Amino acid sequence: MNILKSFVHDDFQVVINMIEHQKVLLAELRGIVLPILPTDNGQTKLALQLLGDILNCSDKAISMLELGGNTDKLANLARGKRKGDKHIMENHNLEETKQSGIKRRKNTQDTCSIVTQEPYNDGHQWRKYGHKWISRAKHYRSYYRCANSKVQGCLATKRVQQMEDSGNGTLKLFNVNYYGQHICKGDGIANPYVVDTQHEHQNVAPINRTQCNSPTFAYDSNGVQDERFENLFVMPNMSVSEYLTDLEMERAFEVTMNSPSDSEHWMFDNLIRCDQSPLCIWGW
DNA sequence: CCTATTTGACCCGG
DNA sequence: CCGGGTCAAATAGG
Repeated sequence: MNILKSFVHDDFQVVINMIEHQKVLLAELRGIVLPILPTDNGQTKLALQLLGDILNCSDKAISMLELGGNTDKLANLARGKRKGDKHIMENHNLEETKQSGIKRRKNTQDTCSIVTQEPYNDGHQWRKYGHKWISRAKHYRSYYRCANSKVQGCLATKRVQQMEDSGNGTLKLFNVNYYGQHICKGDGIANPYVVDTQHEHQNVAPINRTQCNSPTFAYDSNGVQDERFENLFVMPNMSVSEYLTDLEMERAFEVTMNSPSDSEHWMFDNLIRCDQSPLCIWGW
C-alpha cells in the first residue's frame, strides 16, 4: 500500500510548501556561504555541487508530490520517464539536447546561459527583435539584441526562454542565453548602479545554475553553478513568479531590462565584468 | 512624430 | 519539410 495514498490534496500542498521554503532557505544559505568561499578551490566546487544536488532533490520531491500519489506516474518518474508526458523530460533536457536543434546561430562563439528564477538585470540595455513560440519548450522565446547594435554595431544578443516550471506553478525558471560579446561602451548600460553583493547578499536568493560554452565547464545536470557566476544574484526575497502569469513574467523581463528606475531592486554580478563595460556580463 | 515593441513572413540548416 | 532565428512592416505608446 502506498503511503502517499493516505494523503489528501492539502497534505501534499503543505509538504510542497515546506520544500519550497526549504529551497528558499537553502538559497539564502548559499548567498551567505558563496562570498566567503575561496575561488578555484576543489572544496568550493564540491560545496556548490552539493547545494545543486540538494536543490535538485527538492525539485524532484516536489514533482513527485505534484503527482499526488499516482503510483504509476510516480514509478515512471522514479525511472526517469513518464508516459504521455515526454515533453516534460524533453523540456528539462532542452539545453542539453538543443545542440542538434539549434540552427543558423550567427555567433555561436562566446555563448553563455543563465538560468534564473526571476527576471534579473544584467546591466545592459536590450532591444527585442523577435518572439517565437517554441513547440518543444511549450513557451515563447524572446530574442533581444544590444540597444547599441545600430549605433555602435554591437553584436551581442540574448535569448530568453521560459523553462518548465517546478510543477506547482509557483516557480518559473528562465533560461537566458547570451551570444557574442558587447563591444559597445557606456551607453548600452541600462543601470549604472552596482550593489555590492559582498555586503548585500543576506536577503537575496541567488541564481540556481549557470552554463557556459567553455569546454571545461560543461553543463552539469545536477545544477552545479559555473564559478564565474557565483555572485550573480536575482531578485531578493520574494518570488515575482508567485504573482505573475507567464505573459506578465515575459513582460517583467522586458521592463526590467529597460528600466533604470528599477535599479535599487536588482542586484548585479560584481565579479563578471569585461574591459568594455563595468557591467558587461562577459568576462572571458 | 519618434521610438520601441509586436508579429507575421521569410530564410536557412538539418 | 520542419523548426528555429531574423527581418521588417504594422502598431502602440510617449
